[in-house]
Amino acid sequence: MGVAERKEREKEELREQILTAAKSLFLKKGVEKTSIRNIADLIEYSPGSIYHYFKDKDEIFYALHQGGFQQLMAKMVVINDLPHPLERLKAMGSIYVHFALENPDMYDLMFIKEAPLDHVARTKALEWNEGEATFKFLRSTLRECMDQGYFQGQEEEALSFLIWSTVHGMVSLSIRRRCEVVLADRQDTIVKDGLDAFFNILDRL
Amino acid sequence: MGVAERKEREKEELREQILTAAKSLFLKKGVEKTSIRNIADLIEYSPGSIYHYFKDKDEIFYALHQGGFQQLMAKMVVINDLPHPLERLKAMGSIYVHFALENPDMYDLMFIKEAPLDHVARTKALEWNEGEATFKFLRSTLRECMDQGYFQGQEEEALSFLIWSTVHGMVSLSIRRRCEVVLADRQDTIVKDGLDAFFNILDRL
DNA sequence: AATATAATTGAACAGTGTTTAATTACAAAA
DNA sequence: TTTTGTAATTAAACACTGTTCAATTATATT
Repeated sequence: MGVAERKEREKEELREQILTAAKSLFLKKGVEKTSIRNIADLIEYSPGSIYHYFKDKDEIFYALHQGGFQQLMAKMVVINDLPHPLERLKAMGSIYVHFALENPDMYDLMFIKEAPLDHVARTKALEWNEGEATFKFLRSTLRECMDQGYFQGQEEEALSFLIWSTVHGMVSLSIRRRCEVVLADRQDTIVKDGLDAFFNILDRL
Repeated sequence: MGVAERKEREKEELREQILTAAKSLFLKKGVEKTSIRNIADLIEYSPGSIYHYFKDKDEIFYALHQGGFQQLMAKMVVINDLPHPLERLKAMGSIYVHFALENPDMYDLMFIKEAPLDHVARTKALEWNEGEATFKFLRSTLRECMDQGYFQGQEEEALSFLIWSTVHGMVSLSIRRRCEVVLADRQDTIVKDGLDAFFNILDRL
């Protein structure tokens, strides 16, 4: 009687195969330049098959995008060892920046590209749990800092957004290559230096 | 004998027509979803014609992208009226953010999309004069602030990058719609509030 | 062995960017 | 005015894209 279960398992396996193939192609050639036919060729199925597992190309994109947040969150948990909330906040920033620079294509998928949130918008905007969880984690850490007297006269939500924006700004300018011309001589250190300057400012507040 | 000049003028006019049509379509439908055939239809020429004026779609994109910087710089010059350098710095931030939110598609072209700098990379990375000029303007303003004793213990270049990243981060998260879910209740004020918090921090340094 | 169901396919549709051979327009020379 | 040469314009073609769908194949149940 376990035949339905086996079929379910096989279906899940092929779904996973599609995602693996799509991921490797997306990260290698970019989302736009990867076609459904490319993915189909790699897993040796016909293009039409893919549409039995995913509604459209965006749904594949979105499924991968979720995995990225799990990766990021997994790296974040180590900060729980740090007793001081401001140290935790800074560690979060470091982890965020390192994740982005080590996985620029995944970061691009998660925070820069427009497709995934068009998908979210279509599915009634209730699905970006991953992004929400990450932001809430930042907010609660900042809350603890403020409870200990840091950042007085500031408002938690706006300041959280500002901090997120700062690290996002640095890595996204770097990933989308706006530093290459403007900061040609220190391309590869500017994000680290910017982050240090940021931590310096946080310490002084 | 002015026939060559007239022909030159007519050629330039058609080039301008293509750019105007492309701009209106890019801003209305997005770059990706605007086809060469769409542009050709709008100016009532054949698709092939366009390739006598522009090497490819990217070259059209890049030509428009240059115009955006001229717009932004034109708005920036008004800050020269402000005598205090820190006020000038903050005014630059406001102008930058307002420009981005009022012309999100143009901002997208200039600072978020990947295409224009791929073009720059191909043309040996020496062409992003526009972006460079804008950044130099920020640096010189920050220099003046530091000369008057602000931001002590910071390094000019890294801090310039950090400031640019902060405003870029806020507007790009907004433009690429990462606030909608995470900050649903104050979507339309969060960038302004974030900017105020930023100015508040700058004042305290 | 026949039937029902689910998975898979290939062909088709309407679109894309780009190239090119052929055509048209038009100023200069005969 | 007619011919010639050149530059602008075009239609057609190429190789692709995402997506749909009728037809086929495979497989489990009766």
